[in-house]
Amino acid sequence: MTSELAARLLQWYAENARSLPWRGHPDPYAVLVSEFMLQQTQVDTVIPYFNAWMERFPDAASLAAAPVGDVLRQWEGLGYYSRARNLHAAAGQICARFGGQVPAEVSQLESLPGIGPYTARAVASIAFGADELALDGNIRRVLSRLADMALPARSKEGKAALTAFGRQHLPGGKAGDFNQALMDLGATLCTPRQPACGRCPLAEHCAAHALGVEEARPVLPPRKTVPHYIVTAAILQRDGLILLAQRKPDGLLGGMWEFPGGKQQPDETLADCLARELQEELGVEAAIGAPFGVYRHAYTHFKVTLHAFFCTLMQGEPQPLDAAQLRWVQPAELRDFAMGKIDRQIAENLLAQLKER
DNA sequence: AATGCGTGGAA
DNA sequence: TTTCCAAGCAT
Repeated sequence: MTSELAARLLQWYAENARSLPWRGHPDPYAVLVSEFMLQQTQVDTVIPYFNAWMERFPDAASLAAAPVGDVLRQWEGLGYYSRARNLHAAAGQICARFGGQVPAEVSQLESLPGIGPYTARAVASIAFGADELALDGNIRRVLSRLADMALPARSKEGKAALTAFGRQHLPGGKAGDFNQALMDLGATLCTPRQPACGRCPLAEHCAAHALGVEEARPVLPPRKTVPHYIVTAAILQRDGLILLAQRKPDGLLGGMWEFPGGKQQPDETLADCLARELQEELGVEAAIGAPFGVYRHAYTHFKVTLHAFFCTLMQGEPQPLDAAQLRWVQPAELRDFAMGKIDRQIAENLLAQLKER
């Protein structure tokens, strides 16, 4: 039994579905890759990464066989790098436990690293036609408005209420389209601010719209103010090679490569900061030379202003005291190492400068 | 349960 | 320029 709400939604989707590279493909691996990339990341950002990824790693076996460094390099720029490590590990388990085929059951999917309640149900419904509601940010927002839910949308009770409401309308055998239709609606019309209710196929069914409180739904927790750190980084050169440090596997930018350095402490000059960091992280004494740019970047939970400097080793051989490993690399090799946004910018500026001379 | 985890686009 | 926040998961 398809509710009138679901029928209208599916009709709208038939006429307005976005054309996306992972849609219309029967390949569950392609759906899985797209869902990993889409976690907390917008469609327009994902599309070029998805296309390049499928070219490079067309199936679970090719991904599982690749070195994790290559996987991170391919993911570079998408952020939340644990997703890349988890997808790589999941591909390994898919080959080892499921004969190279993405499993169809929610419980099997959730047993894979990086797959939680949302991704498991998205893959099960989209790739395998299972009757599952996939509750993501878009669907949470749309359903919160349709039901005018006053509960915090991300609380345990809120999620349970939204799941129950969504399941009431879930059309049997069409859950994949239902989920994707709600997500498209949320991304294009039922947006966080200034939703286009005038063009919404569900406006007549929307309790929040009837009350004019669309923008008050969903109820979200208040944002916290983020700290701002001043950090330094060193470009250490020797015999034409440049020193890179690989971050430890977990935490911020886990497994990514960077120019060594760290946070400035109170009452410390930038030069003092960098000299101290190089002593602590590499066990060396270094002279701090010419500045090489100021870089600003906003992460989710803090902001950074980074000051880069050319440095010269004075005493000691660099040791990976705080890094997973150190490498002296040729300038041309810089592009082979996965880096976060700021360090990639430094590396590219460095290459440009070396090319000039 | 609360927190940490990237980046880019929109307003 | 600043603020918000987007197809979540792990711990």
